[in-house]
Amino acid sequence: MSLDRRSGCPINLSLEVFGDRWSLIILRDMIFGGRRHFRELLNGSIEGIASNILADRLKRLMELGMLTKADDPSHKQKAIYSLTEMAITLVPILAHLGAWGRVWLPTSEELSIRAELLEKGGPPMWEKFMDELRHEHLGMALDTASGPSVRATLQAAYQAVVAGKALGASPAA
Amino acid sequence: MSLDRRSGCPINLSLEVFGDRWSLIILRDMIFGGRRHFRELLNGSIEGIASNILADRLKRLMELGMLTKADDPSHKQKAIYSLTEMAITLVPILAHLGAWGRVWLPTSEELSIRAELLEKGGPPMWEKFMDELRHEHLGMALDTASGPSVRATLQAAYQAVVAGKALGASPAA
DNA sequence: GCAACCGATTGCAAAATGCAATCAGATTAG
DNA sequence: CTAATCTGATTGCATTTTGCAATCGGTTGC
Repeated sequence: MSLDRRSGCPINLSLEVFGDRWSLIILRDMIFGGRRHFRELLNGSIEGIASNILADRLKRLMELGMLTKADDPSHKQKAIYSLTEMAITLVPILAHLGAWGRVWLPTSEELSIRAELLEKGGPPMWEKFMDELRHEHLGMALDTASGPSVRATLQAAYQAVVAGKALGASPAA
Repeated sequence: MSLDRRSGCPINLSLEVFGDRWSLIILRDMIFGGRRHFRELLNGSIEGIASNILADRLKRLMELGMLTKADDPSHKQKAIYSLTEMAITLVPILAHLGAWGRVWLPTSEELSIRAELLEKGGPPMWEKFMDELRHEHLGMALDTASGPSVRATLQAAYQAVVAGKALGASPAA
């Protein structure tokens, strides 16, 4: 993945940042999955990224200013990755992307429930989520009234669908 | 570009549709640039796509249901490409993408004025634009009160910036 | 006729990707 | 203390994708 600029068009430049098959997947897992470590990203996501590609993309996203890396205080060789404000502001784009994909593409029910909820929540929910991410990754104070975190809400909905499916699909029990 | 599915996640599936360096650029030029022919897309955009890649992507976008192809009645060997509803509904995503890129990436002023206008216009402007695109590409009747077309508005703003730059940059005239 | 143009296709070198094996250092279990 | 395990990567290699230039057969305007 090169960093050269083909043109100053905003859409083109955005595509040069995450117009590949992995960068946005990594950011998705960090944002919605809460993953912060190399291994979590390597083994955690459904799609199965190769370790060299992951290392390359993490490096690239850091160079682009979307991620920062720090030592994990609890483990000397563990690195912890954090989202920058630049990456956090992708939340509305990811929400739109999920909403579009849910309409037009053959998404699976359990994986699209989160997109559906995020779409229904609209900009207010996105703002709350971004605020939570700023707290989590940038150490900023939370300024919206809390309640359950957006990520927890999305995760609970996902679990509910999975559980429902398991029940419905259980063979004549 | 393969069509295999890594997972049913909406974001992943969306990425598999236009998570490459060219598909969205082509759609951008069709949507905002009004380009309908192979040659227009080949020579028209700033980024300079190779003809084999363009042919491949057009074919792929047709297979995915984002484009249709028809004979141009005026020229027997000319093909005219049309956006489908699936592609037209990308307008909000492109608007968000442009807005994000304008904030975080080194965009050029003349190329980002359109993104700025589209952002300021918000969902109402996007709806009007999508309606115009449906008229243009799907032959549907326009149902919003007209005035100048959104594309014309964006284009005029672009021209104004270019003209302004030419004046400002003219050497001691 | 004939040059210019139409939407592609071909050949080829360079780059990116996927995959498995492996690395050195840090931690943990016995 | 020692061996096994876990950390974030790196290496080598085969496959796929890309970028680039040249070219194709057919169509159009002159």
